[in-house]
Order: sequence, then C-alpha cells, then structure tokens
Amino acid sequence: MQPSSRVTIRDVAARAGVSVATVSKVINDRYGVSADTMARVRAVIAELGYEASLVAQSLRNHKTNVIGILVADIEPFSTELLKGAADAIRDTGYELVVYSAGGRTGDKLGWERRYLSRLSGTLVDGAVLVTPSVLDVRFDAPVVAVDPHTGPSGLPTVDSDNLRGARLAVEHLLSLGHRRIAMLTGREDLQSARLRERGFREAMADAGVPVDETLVQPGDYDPVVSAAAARLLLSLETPPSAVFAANDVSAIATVETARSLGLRVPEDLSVVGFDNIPESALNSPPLTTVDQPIKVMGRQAIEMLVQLMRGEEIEKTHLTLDTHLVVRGSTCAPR
Amino acid sequence: MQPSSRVTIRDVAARAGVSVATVSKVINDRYGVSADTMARVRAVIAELGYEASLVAQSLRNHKTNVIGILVADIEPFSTELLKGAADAIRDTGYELVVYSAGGRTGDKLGWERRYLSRLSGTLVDGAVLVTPSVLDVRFDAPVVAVDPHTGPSGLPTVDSDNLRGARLAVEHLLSLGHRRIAMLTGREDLQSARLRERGFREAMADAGVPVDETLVQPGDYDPVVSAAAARLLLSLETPPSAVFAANDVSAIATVETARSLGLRVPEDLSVVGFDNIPESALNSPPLTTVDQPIKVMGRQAIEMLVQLMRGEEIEKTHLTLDTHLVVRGSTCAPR
DNA sequence: ATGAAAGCGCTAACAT
DNA sequence: ATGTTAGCGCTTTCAT
Repeated sequence: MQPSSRVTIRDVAARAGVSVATVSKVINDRYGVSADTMARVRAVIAELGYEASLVAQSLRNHKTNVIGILVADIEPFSTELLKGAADAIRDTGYELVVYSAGGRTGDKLGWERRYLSRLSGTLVDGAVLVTPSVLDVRFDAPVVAVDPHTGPSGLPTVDSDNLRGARLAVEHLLSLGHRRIAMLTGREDLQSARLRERGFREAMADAGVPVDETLVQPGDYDPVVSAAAARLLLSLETPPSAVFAANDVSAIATVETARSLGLRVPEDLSVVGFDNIPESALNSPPLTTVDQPIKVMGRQAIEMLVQLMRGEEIEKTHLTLDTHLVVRGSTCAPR
Repeated sequence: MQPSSRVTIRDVAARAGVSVATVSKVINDRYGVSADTMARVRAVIAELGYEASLVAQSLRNHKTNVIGILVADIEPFSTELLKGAADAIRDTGYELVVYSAGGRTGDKLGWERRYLSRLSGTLVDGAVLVTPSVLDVRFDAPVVAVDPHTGPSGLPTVDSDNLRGARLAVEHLLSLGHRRIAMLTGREDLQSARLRERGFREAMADAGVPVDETLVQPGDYDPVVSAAAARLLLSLETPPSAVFAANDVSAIATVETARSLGLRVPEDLSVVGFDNIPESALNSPPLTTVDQPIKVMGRQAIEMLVQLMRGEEIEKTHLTLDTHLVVRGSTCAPR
C-alpha cells in the first residue's frame, strides 16, 4: 500500500477479494455476510488500518452522529463554554466538532450562516451557535443559539441576565461614589451588548446621573478596539473615574491601557468587567466583574440541542441564567 | 423553497436556468461564463442563500483549506492550547476545526488514529494531534504532535521540558524539608508522564531520599482517578507530607480530597502540580506548580504544521520549550 | 459560452 | 451470501 494515499473501501474489497458492498455490510453490521467472509474482511480492515471516510459517509447518509459548535473565535469566553458543552456531550454518544470562524473581521457578519450552510445536512446533525451575527438561519437540523443576535430569532436560546448584571455593575460603581462613569460597549449586533448598555443607562438614570455621551465608546468585545477606546477616554480633558466594560476582555485591555498611561487601577481608575472568565481573576489587580455561568450555559445549550435532535419537545425554548456581581480589586471609591 | 431542505447546486442551476457545471464555474471563478450569466447565477445564489457543501467539495477536491486539531478531550490544558493555536491560525488563511474524542474511555487508545483516518485526505489538509495515544499514524497530510506518545514516532513534535520541570517541583519540596513525598503519575502512554515520573525519581535519588513505592500512585491526568489515588495515599498509616501530582487537574483533585478528609493544605499536606493552567492560580490555595507555556506550544505547533503544509522544509522537527517552577500557596515546610 | 458525464468514497436497493 | 448499480453534491474534462 502506498503510504501516501488513503485506504478506501475499494482497497479493502480488492484485498479481501469481495465487492465493496460486502465490505460496507461488514462495517455496518448488516445481515447477509457469511461468518467466514466477515472474518476475512475484518482482518483486511485491521491490516490496512482502514476507517470509513467521514466525509463520504455523511455525504451519503445525511447523518453523522456529530454535534457542531460554531464559535466566532477561540477566546476565553468560548473556551469556557466549550468546557461545559464537552461535559454535557460526554454521555450522549455524540461526537463534538468545533468550528471557528477564526475571528476574521472580513466575514464577521454572517459567518455562521456560511458555516451552517456548508455543514448543513452533512457533517453535523445539529449545532450550537455561539454569539451568532445573524438571526435567520436556514438549516435543516436543530440549532441552539448562545448569546444571540439582536432582534427576534426563532431559535431556541441560552443566555444570561445581561440587563440585571449590567445594572449591578454600574450600581456598584455608583455606590462607591463614582459619577463620571464611562462605558465600553460590546459587539453591536449582539443582544447581550445592547442589554449591557441599557443596564448601564438605566442604572445611571435611576441614580439621577446624566450620561455623558462622549464617555460611551465602542469596545466591540475586542481587546484592540477596546484599548483604543480606553486611550481616547483617558486622554479626555476630564477623564472618567470609572469604566464599565461590556466584557472582561475589554476590561483587561482597559486596565492595561490605563497602566501604560501611568494610571493606577483602582486608585486612579476603577474598572468593572463582565463575564467572569478565569483570566479576570488572574488579572492584576483581580477584576471586579459580573459573573455569568458560562460553563452552565454551554451545558444547557447542548442539553437543549440533544433534546431537539431526539425529536423531543422542549418546555422552555429560551433559558436565561442568573448573573451576579463579583467584587475584586479593580474598583474602589474615587479620589 | 422548502425551508427544511438544503439548497444544492442543482437548485441554483434550475432556478437560474443553467447547468450545474455553469454554477460551479461561477462559484469557483472559472473562465467561460458570460458576464450576463454570471450575474444571473450570482443573484440566484444570493436569493437562495446557497453555500457549497463543505463535505461534497472536499470529497471531490481532496483539499479543504482547513486545519484540524484533534484533542482527547476539551479540558483546561487543551483549551489553553487551542487559544494559542487560534492566534497562530488567524493570519494563515486556514480555517480551524477542533475534534474532540469526547474523553470517552472506551476508545481511549487509538482515538486519534480513527479520527485521522476518517478525516484523512478529506475535510482537513493537515492536523495537530494533542496528547496522541499512538505513535504510528498513517496519514497523507502533514501532522504535528503535541505532548506525544511515548516511544519514537516520526512525527514533528512540540513539547516542553518535562524532566527538568518535574525535578524543579520535587527539589522545591525537598528543599522545604519534605522527605515523605508521594507522586500521582500521569497518562502512562504519554512521554510527558514518563518524564515527569523520571524527574521525580531523579530528584529524590540526588537528594539521597529513597522512593517508597507505595507512595507512587496512578493519577492518569484525570481528576477522578487522581482523587481515588489521593484518598488511598492519605489513608495510609504514615501518609505523605507532600504530593507531586503529574498535572494540575490531578493536583486540584488532590487538594479537594485532602480537604474532604479534614486536612489543611499546605499545613498538613503540600501539593505541587504541573502545567500552570489558569485554574491552578484560581484554586484555593493557589497551586504551586510547574509552568509550561501551553499557548506558545499551540502557536508553535500550528506554525510548524503550516510550514509543512506549504511544503517548506523545517529546521527543527522537535521543539522543546522551557518549564519553570511557580511557587504559590499550596506548599510549605512540613510540620 | 454552455452542458453532459464521469467520479470522489460510501451505502442501500435491487438483482443474482 | 454476494455483487451490481444508482446516487449523495460537487468539480472537471470534454463535447458541442
């Protein structure tokens, strides 16, 4: 056998002196193969190290026994989610494949539509979409969204209480005495980002503190964009005394930027994040942030999806998990 | 169009009143299509939301532009590695898919051979194998191994200095005054596990401290196996005063077990781990551990793989990165 | 410029 | 019990 070329079912058939159909039957434990032939074919399979091509099988079968998770990028939030999803998938018998859009900004919008279409009907029997950027997905297999796009999508969804979380964060800042509070917003197309901004505005309004619009800057859930916005904010004539960042990645970027500008955190600038990714606790100073139970979200999304894939009815098609404030070292009263 | 069925190239062809061949040419920017037809076909593609099936394409093309990362399971080590790999992949133009064997113990051995065979020649153009359990992989595309199987495999490899790291860990324990030091070993089939155990033995020998073999127990890099082993160790008549766990997951399980037995860490039991996953620093007490640059390993593995895929020669086929001790709160002098 | 047809690796009717 | 054949969705000669 050529080491450089794939072993196909035909190689096995030829070597065993049978037809490909027979080999296929052996592989799939179908009836109609003599014990003798079966043994011979199995021996050849072992000898050649043959494995059926997943691609060919799924093209033919429209059924693969694998669940796909589509993430915009591999970063702390999505990897935490993956851990939870992996836990849930372990006992289901499904296999797991993760597709990453690779964070490429070019096709930031609609990446999951492209992916889904490309995999649809083949390769995965169902999918979890993490922070999808479109609402209408045509897909013939079950799909569950995590932290979905803004606007009403028919998709079953798992998210967390973003509005309340954001309020908690801002109220914390207000209660410390901050008044000049900036916000780094998130990915505009995501519901979570909208709600976090709304929570910010509501908390400010409730406290009777007007929002200075120059202090609301785009962070895009992205470290680079956030660092730029933070730099802008901190170079203002009257800079903010506190920043609420729409996620931890943005918050960490903000802390770094403040540092590079010679500011101390939290003495000169308080920073609150959102997500409670592991990196937030490891930051120095440890980040005050809003916890959302990311792993649980991953687990729930898979459980929902599996129910759907099994054709079961699901009671709740929209699960919203609780958020809560975790006070650590990146916030204190303004000087 | 039926919402429940995939849009294929034939649907597009029919709707546009052309042949599938023409549609294919449009998709792939081939010559021989009039501007007029091209426009019409494109319009239909947009209207129908058509995307070529990845599966059909790769079956046909034997070329997919995607890199596969095969991991035994989605857990802290592999997700850190993924973060590094994702960084490296971003500017290469390749897409990334991660396959997880799902930690199923049934096919623990040889899972990557199966996966690789199933994907081989199709679906991925190259792959990174993380902690593979077999050495001989027949694959017609480039493959790079991270933290490989024991024994000489021809595969290009990325790992870290496990021997030195283990020695550092044990020397730390010895220098604190510990003599009755236990070890929880790792996944027997992995080189890293062997080297970590060897480092343990060498450090003990150098210090003239004999190894009590009842104190060397299997941890398998697994929390459940490790917890059981720790329980056994700590129920001994003369239990160890310190444990060197072959990885952080084992170390954390050990700390939990000690706790549940009413022991304090580090006062009653010192514990050292290996890997320096984020979870180790978040543990209480924060874990003293050996750092290996996991993200860098992921990045390097991808860089190596991409060179291979481009047909470039690579200078070093075996990269070993440095390890070093990180002293935190889970170790102190014995009472 | 366009289309008919073969074939990638596999499975499921349908012969024999 | 075994083999022949069609076809999954796509690309690519090769005709026309």
